[in-house]
Amino acid sequence: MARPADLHAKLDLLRAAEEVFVDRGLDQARIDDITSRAGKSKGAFYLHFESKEDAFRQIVESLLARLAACMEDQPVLDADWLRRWHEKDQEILQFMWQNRKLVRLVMAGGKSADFAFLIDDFANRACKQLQEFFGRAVEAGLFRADLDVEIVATGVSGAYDRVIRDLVLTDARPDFPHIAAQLQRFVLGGVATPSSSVQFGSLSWPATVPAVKK
Amino acid sequence: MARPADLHAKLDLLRAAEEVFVDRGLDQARIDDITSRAGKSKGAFYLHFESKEDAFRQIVESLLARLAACMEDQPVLDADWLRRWHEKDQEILQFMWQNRKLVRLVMAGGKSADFAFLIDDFANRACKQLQEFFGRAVEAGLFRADLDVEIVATGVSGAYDRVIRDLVLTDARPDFPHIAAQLQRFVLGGVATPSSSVQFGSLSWPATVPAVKK
Amino acid sequence: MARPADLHAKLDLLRAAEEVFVDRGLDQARIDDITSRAGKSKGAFYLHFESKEDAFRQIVESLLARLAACMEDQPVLDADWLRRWHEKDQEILQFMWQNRKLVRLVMAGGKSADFAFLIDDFANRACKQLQEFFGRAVEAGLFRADLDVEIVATGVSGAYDRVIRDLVLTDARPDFPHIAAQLQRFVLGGVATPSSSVQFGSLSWPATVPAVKK
Amino acid sequence: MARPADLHAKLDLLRAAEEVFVDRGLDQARIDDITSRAGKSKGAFYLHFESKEDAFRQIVESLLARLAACMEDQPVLDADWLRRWHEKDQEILQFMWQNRKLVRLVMAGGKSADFAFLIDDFANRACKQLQEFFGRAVEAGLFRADLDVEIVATGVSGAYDRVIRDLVLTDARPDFPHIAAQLQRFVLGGVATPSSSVQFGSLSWPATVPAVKK
DNA sequence: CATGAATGAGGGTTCATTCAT
DNA sequence: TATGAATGAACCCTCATTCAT
Repeated sequence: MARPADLHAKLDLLRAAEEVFVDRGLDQARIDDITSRAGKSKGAFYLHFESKEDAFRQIVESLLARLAACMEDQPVLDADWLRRWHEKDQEILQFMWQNRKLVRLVMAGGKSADFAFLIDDFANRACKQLQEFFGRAVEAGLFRADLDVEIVATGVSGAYDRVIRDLVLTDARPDFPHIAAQLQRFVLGGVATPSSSVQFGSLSWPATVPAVKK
Repeated sequence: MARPADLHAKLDLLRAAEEVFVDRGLDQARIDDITSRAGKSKGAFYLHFESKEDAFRQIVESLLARLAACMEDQPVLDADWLRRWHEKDQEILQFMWQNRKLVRLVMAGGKSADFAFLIDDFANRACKQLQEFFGRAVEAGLFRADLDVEIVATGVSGAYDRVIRDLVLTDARPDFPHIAAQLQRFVLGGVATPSSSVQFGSLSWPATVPAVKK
Repeated sequence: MARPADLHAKLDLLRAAEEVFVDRGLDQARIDDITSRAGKSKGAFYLHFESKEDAFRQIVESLLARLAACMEDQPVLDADWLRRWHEKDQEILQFMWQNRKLVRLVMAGGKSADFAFLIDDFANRACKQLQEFFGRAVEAGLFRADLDVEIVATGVSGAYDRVIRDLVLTDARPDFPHIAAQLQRFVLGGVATPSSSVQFGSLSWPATVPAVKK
Repeated sequence: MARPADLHAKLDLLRAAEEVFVDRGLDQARIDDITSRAGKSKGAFYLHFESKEDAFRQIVESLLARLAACMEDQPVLDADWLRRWHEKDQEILQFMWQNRKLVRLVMAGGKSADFAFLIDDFANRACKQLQEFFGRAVEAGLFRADLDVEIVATGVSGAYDRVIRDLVLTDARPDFPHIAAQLQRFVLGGVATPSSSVQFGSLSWPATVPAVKK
């Protein structure tokens, strides 16, 4: 038999590559950094990957695939939808935090020019999914009829995005239920007190606010 | 004494550098690309900039300075605060859109490993400012007392961030007042209909939602 | 003004490249060998050539162009053709010897797999030209009617080829008129004495020679 | 004891190596190409050969040994020499054509810098043998006394060389007796018609042709 | 003997920066 | 000040060879 394949080799290299990519970005990462960190030879790298970009792609696609699996099922607006939304959010936040190094990397688009589309594509798909859901919620009378679904769904996905960006920066386990609840409540009811809300509404706001002219 | 020829050369180079950086990112941008686009020599580039990174820094700092000027004054919670918030938002959206190429670049962290901190720093400062404002609004009884200011302000800044990221992708002039109004109303009152909101509230939601255990 | 182009740079590099290619062949030649021999930097090489292969091509094409110029005019079968053939041969032999290093290189096909076609193509063209000339000489009754022009012209071009291969190996100036005369006489009249020739002919040779069976 | 499995493996590798060397030349041939074509492992290759060059040497030496065996016996100038020459030539042409792939390879010097000497050495030895024979033929009065044996023997070996180079390019079985006869007749009697030959001779040609001065 | 994963030196090429004019 | 040819360090990738099984 041949020298047996080091079954850990590819995993070691992926782990090391992930770290180096996170530290330095795709362009600035050197194969030498990766292989020496993995305790492997340069040749070993090319045994498992076509190129530096290939390694990066494999890492990112793996993350996005797992993430998509986490997010794929369309929410249903049944009686229990709020609770399930809440739980789903917790799951997603938890997944992100557990993969925080990688998520940081991907959220930065690999810190390279050619891979920003990865996160953009993903964010766009997530946003589209949210818009679709918002549309159904408006039709069901659950969400305001005057909602510009495109803008607000974009805003909501941005809110999640930013909170997650913060989340993945800390190594201390965050309070997922609390964060999910705050986000959910914020998205549903906004920041204002109910009385203020009512008041703002009665002012037929913001229709009377004149536009700033260019 | 400023020499006009000089300034013109530097401006040409800055403009060209901005374009190339936007197209290719910091790491992938070549000095040759910049100088040939500017119709200048490579020597000229190094007369005005210490290095490629220096040129990038100057470009970004200039944008952030102008942006900070746009955002610096602390909002006051007087009778007219909603209208002024609305107008300020329109100004910011407009500024971002007018500088959309550059904003795209900076929001991508220069597409390099070493400059992501620029946008992160800026986002953090903006977020801190927002948190501070939210705190005051809670104290004033305008915003809900149960708001976790840190989380929600982060979410709100993320919402703006994402909407702006979308904004700067289009060359067609967006409807700033509409976008600003939608955002403001969303942030203040959320997405749910008032009746739903009340209903959700009466369920003492989401306090009773059990946390997802890891 | 810019630092002025070193007008000798490309020539120095070509000369050095020629030497290194001759010594080591295309594949084994290292850019470092070439540039250090030329007293130039590696970058200088890529200032003048696309790649190692490009430099090789330029060197070879230059030689072949000059050689083709030497051989291009079709010989005319007038009263003086023998003398002009003789003189032309001397010129060609001389040209080859003067460029002996390069000719050695090209005759070895660059000692690489991908450029053998260069010399093959050239040899084929030369051979075709010779066949055409032989055909006319046969029609004019100057050459034997039983000549298989294709085979014999190939043989003749091979004879010249080999003599030239020998020629370019020596640094001592060869006796061109003598060599040209010997070749010409050999080609015209062969090696046998006239009396033998007649004798061979009378034996209706070689028609009666039985073929070796496979 | 020879182990059949072994010998088979080595033969497979030699065959594959021959093919790869023919296709790509020594430098560009990859051990992987050879072993995968042979259906063997890389390790197996190094069980049988010291190095890539060693394999190449073995292949070439085997061919040259067989070829030398074909050419070794000195021709005797007895009454039947012409017929034996003719037959010998047919044998050689046939051998070359049957080993045409390998012959192509060797004639290209392995398409590498370091093995051109192989074919050169062989050609030189063949040429020396021919010169020696020509010398004897001149002494015997069969060949012209004014023959510069060194030059003309070189030319003749070149003629054979080139014809053989053409021969090994075709996969259609050539007409060996015809080719051998054409070559022999050309070498003995040249290309010119007997009448022309006599005429050229009476002009005391080419002694009166003036040399081209450098 | 056979395997083929692992090794790592080697070299072609790029491009930020320098500097002679 | 302006130019752009020249520089050479840096780095990705290849592939001949080794060796653990």
